[in-house]
Amino acid sequence: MTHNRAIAERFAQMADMLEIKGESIFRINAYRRAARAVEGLTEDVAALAARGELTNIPGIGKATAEKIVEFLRTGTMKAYDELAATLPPGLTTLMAVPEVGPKTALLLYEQLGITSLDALEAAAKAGRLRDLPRMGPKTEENILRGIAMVRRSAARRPLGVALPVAEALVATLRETREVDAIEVAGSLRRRKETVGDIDILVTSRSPERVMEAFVAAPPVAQVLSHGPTRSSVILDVGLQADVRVVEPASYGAALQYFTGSKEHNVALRERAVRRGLKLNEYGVWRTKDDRRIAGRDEAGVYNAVGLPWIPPELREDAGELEAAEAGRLPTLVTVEEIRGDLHVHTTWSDGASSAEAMATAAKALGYAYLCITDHSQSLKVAGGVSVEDLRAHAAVVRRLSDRLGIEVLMGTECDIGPDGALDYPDEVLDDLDVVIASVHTRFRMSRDEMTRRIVRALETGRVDILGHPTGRLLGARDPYEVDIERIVDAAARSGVALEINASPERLDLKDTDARLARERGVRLAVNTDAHAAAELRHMPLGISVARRAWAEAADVLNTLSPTALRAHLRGRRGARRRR
DNA sequence: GCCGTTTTCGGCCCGACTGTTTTCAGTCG
Repeated sequence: MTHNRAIAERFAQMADMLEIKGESIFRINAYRRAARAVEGLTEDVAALAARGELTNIPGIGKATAEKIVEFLRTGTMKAYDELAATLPPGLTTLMAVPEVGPKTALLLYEQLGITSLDALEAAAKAGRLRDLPRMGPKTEENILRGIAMVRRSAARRPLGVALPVAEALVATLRETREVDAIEVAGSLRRRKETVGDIDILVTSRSPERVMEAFVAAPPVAQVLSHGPTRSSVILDVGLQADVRVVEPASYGAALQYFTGSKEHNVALRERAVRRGLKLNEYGVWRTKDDRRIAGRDEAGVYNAVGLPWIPPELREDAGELEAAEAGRLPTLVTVEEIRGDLHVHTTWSDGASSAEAMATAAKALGYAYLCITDHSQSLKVAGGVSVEDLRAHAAVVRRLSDRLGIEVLMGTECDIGPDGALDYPDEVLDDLDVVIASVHTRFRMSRDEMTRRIVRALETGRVDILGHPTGRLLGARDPYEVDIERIVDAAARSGVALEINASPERLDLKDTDARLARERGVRLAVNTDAHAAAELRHMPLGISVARRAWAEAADVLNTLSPTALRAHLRGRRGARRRR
């Protein structure tokens, strides 16, 4: 997938540059669409190019396909370079500031020679923007605020931070009793791994009351706008939150509209137009007589354009409309279908709760099983367990099952050494129910070395699950360099499940990689990696990722019943012994 | 620049808000 990003980035940049130059909006949108198409691919664009299938990708035509081929062959894109040469470098970065679009960016450059955020900030602070046409003190202030927001790490927050904040806000609003229907919309409803703001949609007979309750809610740090049907605030965690009140007759259409994604909505509206319909946030209308035929509920909106309701997690214009049309939408896995957690830590390594406390908490969640997987011997910083202690713990664990009425399995989160070797002898691993293998050291290997290291571990035949496969920490540590396609293929060959680690800091694998794995027949395991009993509750975050990867229950290892899971694990060990 | 069961030419999603105007351009979602 190495080229996809670079090519998508160039197309997106070209769109911005063409927009500044006042090109046709349709040509600009074509580049934007091409950028998204390449970015959203689940395989390396080079493979598609080699098969001559580039123009099969919706949004890629003759011209963009040629540019892709050129880039793959030469590492450059002449059209991009020539276009960039006609504009001062840095100009497109101004467009990242809210309220600065192509027209304003060009104006800022032509009138004041501004091509960087720093220069823009200096000019705004000096009051030099207000004299430009169509600008005043208000705009200047907004631009300064916008620059601050851009600098605040693009202001996106991990799903695990935003979701509880949004849920608390919804609970607060519900208490006003003026609220009829209320739901979170936006990227949060689609469960994207990070969200830029919180969108909440409400129907109410007294909208003003709802708005007053909203702007006065405890987590509100600053009120940006406060109108009768719409208000925006900044919350103490730095996230923006918007609440909109709509008529009940439009609630479904508004929910659909504000859930997005933008790309999904554009595709859906194009579909509506082809059917002689018009779709907006108020409903679905027949073009010929302007009569509304749907809008009250979301399913009705989709039905009106001839589709079944599409789960929010799939709404990325990544094939879901075609699948819906063909009646092949997946039945997405739900958290209720999860029968147990296969990756948790205890006080035996770096966890905060005992094995018994973890098992008790797992039982309270309704799980049928829990697997204890403390760190292996060489990971001293996390209290790695010696072989001797591991055997003693196993004996304790086996007695827990009978006593607590939940099946407690014994496993390990076994370190993968720099050379790909596992951190316990084979016979020790063979005595465990579940072996998770993970990388915790030496992150900065070359891409090829890291890939071979992990593939080698998978090929030992003693690994059941590859833990947090890319090692990323959301907003804190980038994934290590690794060729995820080769890992997926190795996992497919050796029957290893790839983990979706539900820890709010990780969400690793990410959605698109998990989808790739699933499409190649690799099973996913959704685990919390809980280091305390309360963290077992992170499971829904991991399920969100699985759903965004189009996973059904059958794709997820820990939806298996205890019997089926045991049979699966025994089968793997049996195959090994027969070799 | 892309695309096609109305089309290989002529379309391409749509409305609200803001700040600046004095009727609307620009931006956003």
